Amino acid sequence: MEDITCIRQTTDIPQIERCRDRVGALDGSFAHVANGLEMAGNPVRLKILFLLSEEQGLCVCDLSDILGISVSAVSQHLRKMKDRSLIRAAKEGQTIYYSLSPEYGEVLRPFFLTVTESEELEKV
Amino acid sequence: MEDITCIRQTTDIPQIERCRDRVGALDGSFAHVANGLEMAGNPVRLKILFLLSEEQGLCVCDLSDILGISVSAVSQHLRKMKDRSLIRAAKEGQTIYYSLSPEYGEVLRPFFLTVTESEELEKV
DNA sequence: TGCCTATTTCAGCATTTGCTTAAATACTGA
DNA sequence: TCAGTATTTAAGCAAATGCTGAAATAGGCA
Repeated sequence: MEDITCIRQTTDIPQIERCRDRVGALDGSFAHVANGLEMAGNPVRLKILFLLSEEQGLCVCDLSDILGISVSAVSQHLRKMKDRSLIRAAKEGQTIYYSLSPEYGEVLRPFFLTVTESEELEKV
Repeated sequence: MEDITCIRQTTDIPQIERCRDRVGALDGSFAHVANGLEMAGNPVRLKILFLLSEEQGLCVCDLSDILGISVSAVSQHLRKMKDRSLIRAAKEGQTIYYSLSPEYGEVLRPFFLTVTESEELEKV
């Protein structure tokens, strides 16, 4: 147990210790959730996730054309998201089609709604 | 309008152009939402947001003690989140207490639930 | 006034990120 | 088999991130 350096008179020591224990116990869980959120926290990846939620049958090459960045860059983003199981790959002939994994689709829906809401606002 | 480099026979050109227009029109909105998600995508900041959602009356110094990083590091995280209005500051005497802004509290609730769910799992 | 205390800002750093180009894989179909 | 296509991986680089320790700022209180 480390020292408490916060020495103001009103410091609530039990509160600090309680919080420290609680956050410490959930440490792995925070890392896991943050890891997922980090993926959606990049504008390019957020666009990819959004596109996969709206369209079927998009491959690396399509996404590269849509987003205006290299195929390689898209592939690297897709790999990260696949590793963290935000998306899935399905091979069909030579091309690999990506799709949003259902659980993340559910979690991300409110954020996609926020994005599209601005469509209305921008019309004004 | 840039060229389409995806030249496989089955490429759905109208789909690509439609997506490009759609994503292009919402570009600023994606940037904004990603900007917020990026904040919660860092484990230290996610912990701070979680703590602010569960506890009242936490200052920089408390958070530093709880998380085991320097006051300076916490302050820099808080500033980022305040700039993006995820959190609010309220001065009381000499100390500044931080709190989660209500709208983000709402948005983040499901993620906090995911974090605390692991408490149950780890008991097994 | 002047000393504390709480907090922020600055400077510097090691690490990570995201991109590009080029090379490597993997697979298809003539 | 082999040329062509789709995709991934590797190497390298500029920029961003997150931390530390020190200095600066701001305000409270004797």
